[in-house]
Amino acid sequence: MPELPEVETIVRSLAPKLAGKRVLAVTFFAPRVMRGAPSPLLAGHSVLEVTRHGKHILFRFDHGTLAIHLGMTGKLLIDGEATPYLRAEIVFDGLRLLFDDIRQFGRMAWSHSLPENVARLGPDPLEIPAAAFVERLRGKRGRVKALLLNQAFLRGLGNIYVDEALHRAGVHPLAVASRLSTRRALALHGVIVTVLEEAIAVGGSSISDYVDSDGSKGSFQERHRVYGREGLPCGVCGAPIVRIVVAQRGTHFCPKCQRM
DNA sequence: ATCTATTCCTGGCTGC
DNA sequence: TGCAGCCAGGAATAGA
Repeated sequence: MPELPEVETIVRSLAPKLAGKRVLAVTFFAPRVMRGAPSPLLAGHSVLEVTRHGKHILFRFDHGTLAIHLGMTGKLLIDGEATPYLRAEIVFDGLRLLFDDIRQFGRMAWSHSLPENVARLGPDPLEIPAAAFVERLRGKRGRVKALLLNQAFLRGLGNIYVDEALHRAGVHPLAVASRLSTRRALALHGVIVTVLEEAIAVGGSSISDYVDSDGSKGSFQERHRVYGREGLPCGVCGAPIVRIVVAQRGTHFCPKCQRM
């Protein structure tokens, strides 16, 4: 499931290959991908740049922006082999970009400026200054896990990295955000940055289908300390990792290291 | 403002 | 071996 580090990895592998390339043709094999919106007219236009915005991949053209969200199982593959799950194809001058997505949670959005669902996202966790993060947290009365998953609060974190960051910060997932001390909030900001940077450095986490645009897997799953480790010993204190459900998401934490 | 439940989807798992 | 039933979950949406 691509979160910020996986999307960053994909963008880094796509950008040098696609920047400046001209689109020859676009085909949608699954109308669902565009969620009913009319298909963008891209043929003849060139990609100016490929960037990441939260978990979205933005293809900027001279006449608008195509935003791609990979959902749970979406992949963007350059010159990959067609599968039964091929949902869209963009043919460029010299190469083909395939959008493959088993579960079809992925989506594309087109806008002559910036798609609305992309424009309304919160700040990037790697860009927001620590003090601004602490200030943003203040007054939020929801559970910290739910808040960090909320893309309008902070864009790019998903279930894996929220669980991993909370463990590193020693913060219980059910803790009320506004009740975190400034010291804890600062610590949380710090570990969010380091866990994301560490994951980006090793190509993200490949726990199910995730691969980058060359089909390469990441290895950060080998460094997960809580995610997917229910019942296994905490690497810090040895207590068994517990799994509960918070905000309809499987939530993994150490009951000893992460107290309320 | 914040919460919960529901919908989308399908491979992979469990249990019989 | 086969098959039914359930699970995972990001985001949009509805309703409390």
